[in-house]
Amino acid sequence: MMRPGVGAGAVHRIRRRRNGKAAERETAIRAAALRLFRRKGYEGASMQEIADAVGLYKGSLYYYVSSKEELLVRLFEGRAEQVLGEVGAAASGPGTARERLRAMVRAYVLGVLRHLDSVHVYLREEHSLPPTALKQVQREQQAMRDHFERVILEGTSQGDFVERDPRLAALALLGMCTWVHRWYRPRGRLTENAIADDYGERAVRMLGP
Amino acid sequence: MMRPGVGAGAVHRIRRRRNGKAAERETAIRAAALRLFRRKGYEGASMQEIADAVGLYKGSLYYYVSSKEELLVRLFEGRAEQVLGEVGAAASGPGTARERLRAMVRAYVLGVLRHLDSVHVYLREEHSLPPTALKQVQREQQAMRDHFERVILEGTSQGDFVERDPRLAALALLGMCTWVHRWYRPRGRLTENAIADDYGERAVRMLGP
DNA sequence: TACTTTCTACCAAACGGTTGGTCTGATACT
DNA sequence: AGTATCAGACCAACCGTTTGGTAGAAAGTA
Repeated sequence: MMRPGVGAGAVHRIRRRRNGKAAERETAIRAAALRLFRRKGYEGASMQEIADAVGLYKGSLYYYVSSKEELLVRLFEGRAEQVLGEVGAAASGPGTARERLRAMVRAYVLGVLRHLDSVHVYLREEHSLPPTALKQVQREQQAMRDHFERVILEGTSQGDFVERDPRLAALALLGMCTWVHRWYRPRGRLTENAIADDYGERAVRMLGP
Repeated sequence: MMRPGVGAGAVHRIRRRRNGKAAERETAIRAAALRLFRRKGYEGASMQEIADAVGLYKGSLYYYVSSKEELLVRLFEGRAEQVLGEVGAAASGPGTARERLRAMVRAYVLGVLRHLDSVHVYLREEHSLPPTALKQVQREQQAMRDHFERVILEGTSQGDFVERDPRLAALALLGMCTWVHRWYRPRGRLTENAIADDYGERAVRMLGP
């Protein structure tokens, strides 16, 4: 693939953010890309298919997006920060460590369940990201792990939990929670809230004395 | 892409299994493919790269493999069955439900840790598999879940566990265990056995009274 | 043993197709 | 006049795959 210099291809810098119609199209393109990237993978989906999905010619796509890679990167913007914020708030909120952990797990699981497509692509396409975007993703994941680790550590020193290895506990917890994206089906047996509540309970049970 | 009929492309059916040299090459090709599929994804890795990795022209690859897709499918042959067998044995073995579950988790986690590349590709490239291979994968995953669900159910009725939703418990457990493939680094802080033991303990704690 | 045939493993090149990306000139609507 | 898009040609790069050929080992034959 041609990899033009840093600023190249940015002829479209003209884009004004004020116009509402253009912003609509842009989100439609992102939505279509997200759906296709989930179903066929980033490499497996073509710009042609994305264009078809939004009813544009593929050339017209480049009026909104400067490259396929940029499109992928933009899909992640802000998504993780949101959940990270909610989990962080729960971690720093009031209540015992046990209560806070429960709230954190709830927030995290709900975050996963409410953005299934994003989570799928986020987790599968790490290796398609340019280095800087990849670093960002890794920072976010580390921040999430740190939140959990900290609360687990607090809970241990306060007697809420009995835990020899808070780091490992955080990883186990995050695995359990993240994995819901692989089996959850909307309109299935369990609602999002039911799963989130159950997992919160399960988490404190795994750590509790 | 041209999708020839079922048996097409099998011109190489001549291949005799006796020759040791050819078998060596074949495993080398599979190993290279596995490594590349993990690093760049199935669609992202090219036959050219695989050929380069084993020191062949990409055309020569087709002396050993009838298509890229077949190469992917063959990578999975037998892998899951092995772990499935070990977990099944632990599930049907002697001991209390608590002891058996511990052994199952241990076996499963070790299976994941010892085949990191396979697990990565196995989990990421589901959507690249042809329908029959996909069905096989789904059957295997269901069988694994059933093993856990059954032992959890037994343990609950015998008082070993307190669990309202064995199905959900199995999914939570499997998520926790499967996820180790995302963070484990060989020669890291923890050995494979340490992780497997810890997770076994964690599992019975999550379910136990 | 010497000669011939067959088969294996691979080369080297080409094939048809698709890809991401660019460009152009026209055009409808605001 | 500016924005958003059409319609389509075009490109170099790369894709998975096929083909025809061939060096050399193996096997068969004398």
